[in-house]
Amino acid sequence: MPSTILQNSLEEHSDFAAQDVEGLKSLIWEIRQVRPNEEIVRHGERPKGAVVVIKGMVGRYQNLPDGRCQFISFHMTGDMPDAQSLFLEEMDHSVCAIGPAAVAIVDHRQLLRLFELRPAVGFAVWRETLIDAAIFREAVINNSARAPLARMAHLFCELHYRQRAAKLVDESSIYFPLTQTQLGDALGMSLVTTNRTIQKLRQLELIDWLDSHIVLHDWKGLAEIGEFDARYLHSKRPLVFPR
Amino acid sequence: MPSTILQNSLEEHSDFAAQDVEGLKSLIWEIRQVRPNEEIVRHGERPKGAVVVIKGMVGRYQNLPDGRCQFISFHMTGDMPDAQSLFLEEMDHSVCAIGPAAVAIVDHRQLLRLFELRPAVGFAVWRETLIDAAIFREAVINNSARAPLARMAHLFCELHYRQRAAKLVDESSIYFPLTQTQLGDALGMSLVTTNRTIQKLRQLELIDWLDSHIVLHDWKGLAEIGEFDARYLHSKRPLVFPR
DNA sequence: CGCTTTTTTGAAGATGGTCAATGGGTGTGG
DNA sequence: CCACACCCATTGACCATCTTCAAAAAAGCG
Repeated sequence: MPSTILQNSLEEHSDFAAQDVEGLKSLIWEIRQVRPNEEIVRHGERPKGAVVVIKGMVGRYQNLPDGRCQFISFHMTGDMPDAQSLFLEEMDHSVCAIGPAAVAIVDHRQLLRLFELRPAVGFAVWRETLIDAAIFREAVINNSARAPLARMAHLFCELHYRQRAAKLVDESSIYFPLTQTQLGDALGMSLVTTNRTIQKLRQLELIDWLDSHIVLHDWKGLAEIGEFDARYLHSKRPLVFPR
Repeated sequence: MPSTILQNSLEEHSDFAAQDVEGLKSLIWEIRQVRPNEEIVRHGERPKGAVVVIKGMVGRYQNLPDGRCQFISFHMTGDMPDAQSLFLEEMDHSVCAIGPAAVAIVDHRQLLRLFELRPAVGFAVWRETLIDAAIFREAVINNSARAPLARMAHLFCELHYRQRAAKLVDESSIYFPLTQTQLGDALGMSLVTTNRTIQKLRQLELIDWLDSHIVLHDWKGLAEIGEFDARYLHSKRPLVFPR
């Protein structure tokens, strides 16, 4: 099951030969259920395996000296949130579950052996880590150069796009189990500003937020406000948004 | 010469067999001199080759809809600022020279063939792109969660550390050919704030800035203000800073 | 039902952005 | 060689925005 999830996710961007798929299927996984807020990998650790998200959402973050927390990215079914640990020994951030989640862990050596045997699999995972980096670049831009409203709109657009591409949600919603505090910690803004920005998006009838789900009433409007241009996500088959 | 520069840079983090080095030496490069501000790769382009910085500094950035510009990262001798283009066809940002610079360009197919032949070379470049991503993560944190003074101090520490690790500068300086406007565009702050923040760092006798060089008077003080912890750069042999 | 967590609101204060003007330095052309 | 133009750095002042502090309301949970 974890292999299939990883395969589907990688095939979103890469093409495999039959033997590549076989190699993936031969991987041995350990499944782990995690509760909201539970740490999956800790800053400073040297993991021996790599994580694939099976269910739910996980976040990467760093604790700051003054007790605050900065979220760096969010990950959903099929993502490998700590793929970099394959080549960078020590974690430079932590990974935790946002809502309740399930992850699968595969031993690094097993994966590396597969990469040598089937370079295409390595290239696919590499590609995945490069898209990861593209998402970070966009986060730098988003959090450095956009005002709160645009910043939040952009994040919602990104998560929706990625979840839709992964076939996890319908055309008008995001699975979003964060608290407002966590959302603020991702966007680099205070809880109060976060709350008021959400209200503004609601007043503009762009979104609703209930029950760990954000409902998008007006994708196009949201994308415009957030200056969202999906090309940085490097989809092989870009999603189209009618209306 | 470009191959040697790339090799030295990669060997900072990875170990090669003799044949790996031979493979690197066999690469054919095209050299290009660039003036300050000259674009090297353009957002939206589909480069057929990858860039290695030979001399000087280059920056990655994106132009924003309102005419501003957000710098994402800076790169020095030995860096591959657009390695992601090996697997992500379309550029999601631009690359330009900061001061006068020289770059070498190597055809993608040539490199990919080498990766299949000598996986260790591919892994080394992969590792390089992962450190790149780690730098982006830190930039997200820096620009989202730190106040101007800390933010600027952190950037200076990072650049100094990387330049020292690459043996490009002495123990107390940074090659820094940016204008204040560009520095502000990197840190997500206005020109005025940028200028006043520099002055504060000067008043605190932490730095001087003249002639495209920043002089560090007090590395430890700067690192403390910037909350700089070099571990995210994943050096194989961490630099030590006396005093 | 009581306790905790999360969301919401109000108000005051700090900080950074914008606007506008000045000065220094460099390069060019007359 | 000087005048002019341009770019970059610097300064002052005002204003908008965001943060902080504080508290209340609402929601979730055992």
